[in-house]
Amino acid sequence: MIQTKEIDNIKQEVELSTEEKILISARKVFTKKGLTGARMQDIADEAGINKALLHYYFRSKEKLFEKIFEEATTKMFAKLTEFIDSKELNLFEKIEKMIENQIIMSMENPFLSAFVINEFHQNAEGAICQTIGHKMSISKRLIEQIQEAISQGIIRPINPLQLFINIMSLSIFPFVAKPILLMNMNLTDEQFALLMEQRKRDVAEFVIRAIKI
Amino acid sequence: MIQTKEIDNIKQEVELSTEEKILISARKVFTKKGLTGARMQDIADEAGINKALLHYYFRSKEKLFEKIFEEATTKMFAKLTEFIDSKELNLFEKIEKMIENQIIMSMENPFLSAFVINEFHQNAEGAICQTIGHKMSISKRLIEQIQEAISQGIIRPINPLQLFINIMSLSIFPFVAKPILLMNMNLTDEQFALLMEQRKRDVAEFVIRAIKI
DNA sequence: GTCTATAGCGAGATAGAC
DNA sequence: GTCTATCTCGCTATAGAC
Repeated sequence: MIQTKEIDNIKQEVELSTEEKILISARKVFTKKGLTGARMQDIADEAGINKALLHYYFRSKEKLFEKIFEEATTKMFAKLTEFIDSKELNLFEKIEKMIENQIIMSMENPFLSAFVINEFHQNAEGAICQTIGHKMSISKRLIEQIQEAISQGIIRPINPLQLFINIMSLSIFPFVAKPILLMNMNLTDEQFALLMEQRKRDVAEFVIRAIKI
Repeated sequence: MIQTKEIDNIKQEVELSTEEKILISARKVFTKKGLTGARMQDIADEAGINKALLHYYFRSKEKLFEKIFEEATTKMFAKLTEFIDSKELNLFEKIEKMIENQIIMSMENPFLSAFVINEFHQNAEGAICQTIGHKMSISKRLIEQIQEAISQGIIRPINPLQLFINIMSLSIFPFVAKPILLMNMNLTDEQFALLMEQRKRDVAEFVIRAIKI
């Protein structure tokens, strides 16, 4: 629709197209403040451009939000789904990869999980969540793999759904609840980062100890 | 300031004072939609009264929100803090109680955790969060208890903060991410409730297996 | 205390010059 | 494509009758 790619390639790499600048700013503002909390003015200021340009490129706040939200859900679950569906990894390897990947993703995108979870929470029946929700679903493959491991006596009996929920909880929650945890434990941002670094290894071990026979 | 208590006591118990009706409605609307998403009109409609009355009783949206938010954080952590600080419970009992209590609390107040977490997330530096944040903090008592258990060889070495985060994650996250989990696993509300019922027992066992020597 | 009517302002969206 | 100026509407908040 708007072809700025060609022009940009001629310019210096540091020069971003206006559309890119808007998307970057919108990502920042929407993930931090949510749909209802964000102002178009905030996004324009952040991008160093005028409010009217936002409408020129994306018609409405809703449309811009949809774009950012879809992007966010995709980013949140893309790699995870890969690992969940993998046919090469055994159960323990898969658990390790899921946890490690999810924690790394959250460290790189600190507000992403909280943003997605909150928008789903406030708008679960809304059209946006409905369409996006169908893009992801826990694979039968993982469930079967857990059931196999149980019947083979590799892990103790456990409801596969519970195990899945546990893995997700341990990986994602600390980032979602970060502001409360920081206050609660009286930590600095740096100390928190170190804790999360440690979790990449510790959580997998924790889970595997809990289920291994 | 406004003395309606006396009048209410004379009326039938089913008759609520206007102030109570407002608080009940405000709780429902704010916890579902958040500060920025909620409208005073929504709250008035929910209470079956006029918008102007909200301002008569609580001056402003901010003031009403503060009241609801403070209430919410208190409710979320009140009992938990009791258990954490308890001197009668041994470590395993304490873990069981913390998890069970937190899950029961979330089942009774499905939107509470997500609400509190989200408002902290969007307004962590704000005045409201600052003042409320200081009301709760992880007790040294629990940390020491974990360290003792480690040096006594009752549980394997683990960073006490990580263990605390794990307990909170496993108890709270499922409710915060409920809309996504429902969609992801294709569950009904009833099936979800059963899963959470099961978690009251399973999660404590999961944690204890992970740390017990 | 409770209502109706309305002031006042902020935010999304558009018109039109350049 | 980008800007300034402006329209329009919805929401918080208040004034004032009852």
